Amino acid sequence: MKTIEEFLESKNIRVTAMRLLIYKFLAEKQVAVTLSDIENAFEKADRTTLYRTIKTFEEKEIVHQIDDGTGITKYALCEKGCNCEIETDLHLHFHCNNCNETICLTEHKIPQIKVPDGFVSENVNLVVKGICDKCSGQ
Amino acid sequence: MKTIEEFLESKNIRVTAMRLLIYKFLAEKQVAVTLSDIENAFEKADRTTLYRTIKTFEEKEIVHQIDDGTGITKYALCEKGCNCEIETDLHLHFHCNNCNETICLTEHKIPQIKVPDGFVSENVNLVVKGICDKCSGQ
DNA sequence: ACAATAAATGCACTTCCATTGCATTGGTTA
DNA sequence: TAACCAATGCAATGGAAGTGCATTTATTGT
Repeated sequence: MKTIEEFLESKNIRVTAMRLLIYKFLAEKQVAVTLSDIENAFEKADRTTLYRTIKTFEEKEIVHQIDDGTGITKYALCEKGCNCEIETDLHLHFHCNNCNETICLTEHKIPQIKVPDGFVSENVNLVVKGICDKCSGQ
Repeated sequence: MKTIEEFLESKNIRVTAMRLLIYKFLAEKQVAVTLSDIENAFEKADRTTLYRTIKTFEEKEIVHQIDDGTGITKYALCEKGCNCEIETDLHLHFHCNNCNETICLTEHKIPQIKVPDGFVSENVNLVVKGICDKCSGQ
């Protein structure tokens, strides 16, 4: 079990207080978060720093971006089973129309999609919308 | 073969010069277009009019919205086989990373997606990214 | 045909998110 | 300790989406 510091270093990300905090914040969350979510959680920090931190995490492939159709980009830590680098191996995302949260269904792989002749599929983005387990369980 | 005027009227859309032009523009295009695309095509018209025309078309279900992950909403005419009202019967969209165009693969239905227990799927958005037929055929 | 009414259009403005330039701070290394 | 580079903070910009209101255009009833 690596420490977060060691993990970040192994990904060539310089360890700073801010980055540790943001990483922990993402790790605690079970859902994908927006920049504003992070902003609200760290009111003392500057928007830009949070923005660039997330971008750094994205480049170093420890965070992936999710476009769930709400128009606002969301982010989530890549977890075991999330091979974002391997574009053909993307999992799907679920967006709850009730609580408005978006979660990664890491274990649910996207089925092979057939495209017409001449088309080359490099990457698939699949967002299922509906009611999540918490909201439907009421 | 109905005229466009008759078609619009049958959908309870009042026929105006602007709407006819925009409809024709969409019909000519084989790809999904952004608001800016329309704006560029009709520089004399006001942005708001174009915006609201598209929204009207959307409400009356002759146009559907596509979120292809570029962050910019695109629109396309609903064609034969496009039953946008029936949410479970959505076709998929293909976004070309080369020419940056998004096209509707109307005949390609989205496969049934399994979601975990407790989750209720209401709607599925699937965008495949890659290289389109025109670009790969070089 | 004309007045009354309703819808469509145009203009101005606002909001929200994403992004960038530049100055400053802070940590690393020679 | 000086020099350097990365990280942070501040300010500002840009683009797209959306809204309020005045004006024009079309429709309806008399």
